[in-house]
Amino acid sequence: MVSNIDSSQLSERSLYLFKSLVEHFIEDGMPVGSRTLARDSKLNLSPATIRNVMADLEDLGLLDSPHISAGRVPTAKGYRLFVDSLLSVDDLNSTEVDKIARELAPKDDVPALMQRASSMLSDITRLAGVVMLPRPDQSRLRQIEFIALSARRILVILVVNEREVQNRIINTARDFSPSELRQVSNYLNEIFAGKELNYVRATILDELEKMKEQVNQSMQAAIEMAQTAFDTATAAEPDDDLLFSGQTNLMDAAQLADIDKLKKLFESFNQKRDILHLLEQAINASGIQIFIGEESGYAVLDNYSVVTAPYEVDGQILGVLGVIGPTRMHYERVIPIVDITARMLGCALNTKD
Amino acid sequence: MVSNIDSSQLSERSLYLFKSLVEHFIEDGMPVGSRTLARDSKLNLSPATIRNVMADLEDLGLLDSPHISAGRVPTAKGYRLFVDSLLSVDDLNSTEVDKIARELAPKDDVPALMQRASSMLSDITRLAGVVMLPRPDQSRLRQIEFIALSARRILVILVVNEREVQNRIINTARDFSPSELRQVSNYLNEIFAGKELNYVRATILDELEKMKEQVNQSMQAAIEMAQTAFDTATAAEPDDDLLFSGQTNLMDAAQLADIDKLKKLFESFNQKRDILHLLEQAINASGIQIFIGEESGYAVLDNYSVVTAPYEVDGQILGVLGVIGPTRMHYERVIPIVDITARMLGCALNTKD
DNA sequence: ATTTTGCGCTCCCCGCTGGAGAGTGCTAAA
DNA sequence: TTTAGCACTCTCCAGCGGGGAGCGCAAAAT
Repeated sequence: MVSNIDSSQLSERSLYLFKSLVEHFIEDGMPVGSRTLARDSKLNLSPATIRNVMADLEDLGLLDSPHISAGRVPTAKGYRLFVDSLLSVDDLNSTEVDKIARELAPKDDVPALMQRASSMLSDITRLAGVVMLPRPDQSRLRQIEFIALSARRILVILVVNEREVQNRIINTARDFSPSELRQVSNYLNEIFAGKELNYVRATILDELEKMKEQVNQSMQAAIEMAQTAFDTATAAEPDDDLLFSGQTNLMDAAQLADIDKLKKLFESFNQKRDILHLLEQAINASGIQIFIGEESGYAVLDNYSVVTAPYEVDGQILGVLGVIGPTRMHYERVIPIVDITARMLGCALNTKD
Repeated sequence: MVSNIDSSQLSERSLYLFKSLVEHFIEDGMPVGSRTLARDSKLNLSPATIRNVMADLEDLGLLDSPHISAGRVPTAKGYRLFVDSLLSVDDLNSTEVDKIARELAPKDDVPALMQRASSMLSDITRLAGVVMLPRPDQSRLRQIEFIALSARRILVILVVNEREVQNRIINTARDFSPSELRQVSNYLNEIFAGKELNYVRATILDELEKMKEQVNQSMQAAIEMAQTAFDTATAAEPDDDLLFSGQTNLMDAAQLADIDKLKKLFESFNQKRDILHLLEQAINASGIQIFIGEESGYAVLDNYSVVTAPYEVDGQILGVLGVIGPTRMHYERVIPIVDITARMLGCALNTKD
């Protein structure tokens, strides 16, 4: 990345004008000219003076003009300065806070809660919302159970993290009696309850080896069954970890030229890969994270910004949520909304009973 | 609906020309003029003659002209005639059949199978695919189990229709011992296994009344618990019954004017309501069903057509799948694809073990 | 030294024009 | 019944010109 601009490198006046320009552009999306800025800013300066300032700002890479006689537009670098040093964040409308709080009241269904969080984000911001589900490798096994469906088909149930349930059906090589199943599940629960899923998957082989020595021959098959059960059950569902909503909000301002970019963006939502990578970056840096336009490194996100915040329970980061919209978004509104939604989601997940 | 045209009402020549016109328009999306048609059709007719025919077809409401000197375009009524009487359906490319067969090989996870079917449809047709999941009221309960998570939280597991699993967590008023839970589930399995979920929900109250008389007092609370369990578990998840995919395919040809319509269409995909109603109509009429443009009765589907087919197991219709695209789609290709996908999905669901 | 004024210049946008092309409907002839 | 001829309509595009917004630069003003 090219060197970013520090606000101390610029005169107060330049910063003030730059801020007005960005705000103005965010408001109505048209390149802002010196005349407009002269009229709107409280400083009593002539357009010519402002032109000089703008020329300097353009030299610094903060502004750009679509063509020679067309006002200025902030660059990604410009937005970066704006967001980092000039932004005054809104206080949230209490109606909105209430709405979030109400929607994210703890209910018993974690996936639904996540879905609501995502819809919430997109509804309030009128942009696209995204929620990254808790990483499975941070999940702790709480309980494992087997249910015989028929002769050789067994339903495996994994309860993780208080409220989440996963099931898989596996086909087995031979029949198992209910008591055998109970024996296996008891044993697994005893040694693995409370452990992280990843740890379980990693060490289950060793543990099962030990077990084999202790038990009779007929159990050996059962043990192997349990192993495959666990393997398939913890093989992370790789495409079920991002929840989007409100994508259509992004179609509002789209012009014919944008539509192809928008299509690519939607496709990357479907494939999830790029967005997932981006959110994984965000998960480590705690606190609000803002990716502006091309600086995210993903071509599809050109002209789009992503505002994220991790959500946590007991200081433990579980995942990330955020909002995706045009670089020209109302950051001062979006940021606090993302922030508070993340915190409320954390609370909702925290409530134990 | 205005009276449809029967192919017998028209001369063979008119039909032939009409068919060429529609095919031509489907191919390149431009209004078709008399000259083009004269050149392309095998009949050696002058443009003037063809103009006369076209004027007649326009009077019948089969064609329309965007403006006075701009060739003709099929109306919804025109597509209807085309699809019903003139269409010669393609034989499917065997590579494609193979692909469908491979992707829809029976696996153990029903929701994933459905998802693949939907992706399949959109991939091959390059349009949007949709699959309606089996209606819960046609599901039969196979097995019900309870697992105690903690003192007052119980995980309810419902196995329905061979492979599907639903779980709910409920909070109870008092503690239950594992043996109590086992007793309740044994009883429920005994009387309800194999019954339709709807029937179960409807009669569970009566049955539980009877049960109360037979068992001791401490079980009564357990019974009530079971009842709420079943109530919440069978309360159909109303927004989890349609699977879309490939929506972005619809953005390909979209022009500036279309984009607003497209946004509305996408929104109706998200709300699911309208599409759901439409597919519910399709579920009764067995066989391929085609809704063309405005004739579906839903404003959002103006200029879009929906091609559906029900999928069934043992002659029992489980659900519907289909494709959504512009009225100007390659019906001769789409129809057999939808048809065969529905049949293969039926097969995949049929395989019991 | 900074700010302003003045001026020439660039570029977009909009409306107008005019010609080419595609297509139509109508009428009269084949 | 079909075709040829013809006048007409409408779109599309390119070219032109004026108005407007905006810029940069240089000289004047503060």
